[in-house]
Amino acid sequence: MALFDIAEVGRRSGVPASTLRFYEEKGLIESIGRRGLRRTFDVDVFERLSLIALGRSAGFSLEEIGGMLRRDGGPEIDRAQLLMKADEIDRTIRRLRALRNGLRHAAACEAPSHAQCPTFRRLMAVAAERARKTGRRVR
Amino acid sequence: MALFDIAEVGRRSGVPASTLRFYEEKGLIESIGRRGLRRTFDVDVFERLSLIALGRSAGFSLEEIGGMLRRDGGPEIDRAQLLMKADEIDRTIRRLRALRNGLRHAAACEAPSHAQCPTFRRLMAVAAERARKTGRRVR
DNA sequence: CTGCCACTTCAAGTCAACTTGAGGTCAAGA
DNA sequence: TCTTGACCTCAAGTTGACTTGAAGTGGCAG
Repeated sequence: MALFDIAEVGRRSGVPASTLRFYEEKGLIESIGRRGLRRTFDVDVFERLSLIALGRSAGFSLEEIGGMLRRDGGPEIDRAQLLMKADEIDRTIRRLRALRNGLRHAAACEAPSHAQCPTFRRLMAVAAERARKTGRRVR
Repeated sequence: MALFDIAEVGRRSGVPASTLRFYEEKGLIESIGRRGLRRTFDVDVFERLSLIALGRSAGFSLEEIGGMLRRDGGPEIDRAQLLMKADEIDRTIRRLRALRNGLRHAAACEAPSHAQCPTFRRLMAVAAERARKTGRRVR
């Protein structure tokens, strides 16, 4: 008995049924058949869902994830793409560190205005630079 | 000439006028006055925009950024909030670091399929776990 | 003084990733 | 057999962060 209905998949994976239907519609997962009207899923779906969760948490869009998954059944993901994503995360981490330092500094700083504080100003300058160059778009 | 109209702010900051109006509506920035109908901004706005850019690039929502920026209420509460935010960022950084390491590993891993690689599997499991517990949300 | 057009407002549109709701079907337990 | 209610479909709604468009206004070059 390696068949699961949508509620069971939801229960085990934590992914709501509505989302599972949505993912199926998008081609990210598939049900292996129907029992009556009801979808029937194979155990495979759980790995698939884990992969999707991983991709999402790494900042990939569903479309990107779909591209990786559909390439050939198994998760034979493009290594270059992984490295690009890793670099992107590195940059995010650097920005987060700057932001965290800025917040800690702001909380501790005695200066009458943050505008007067050199640490804060440097932080600001870096962020402004990046914003001007890259325009919008995060994640 | 320490006053800028919206187009000038846009030109210098790289932020579209529509976005500036939107930010003002949200209370993230403010114009110092009007010249006729037209908004007039102070130099301060650039620092403000830099902060917003920094926050956005670090993955914060406009609402969260608003919370950090607006020092409404007592200054002590404000500091505590900033520190909490900083701690939160620390946790995010740790998670991202693990993720990045995992991605790099997956890219380098010799296993025939990522599904076979234990490191990758662990990553997937963690992501799935997190998804199950927290429901939605990326970052 | 006039006219242009950059600016204004306000409503609506967009995109991703889902969720919700209305109305319908059917497997299974009483 | 009948009832229940979990599942189905399809359309529309939601949220965040903006963008776009229509219609109006007024600063300023000529």
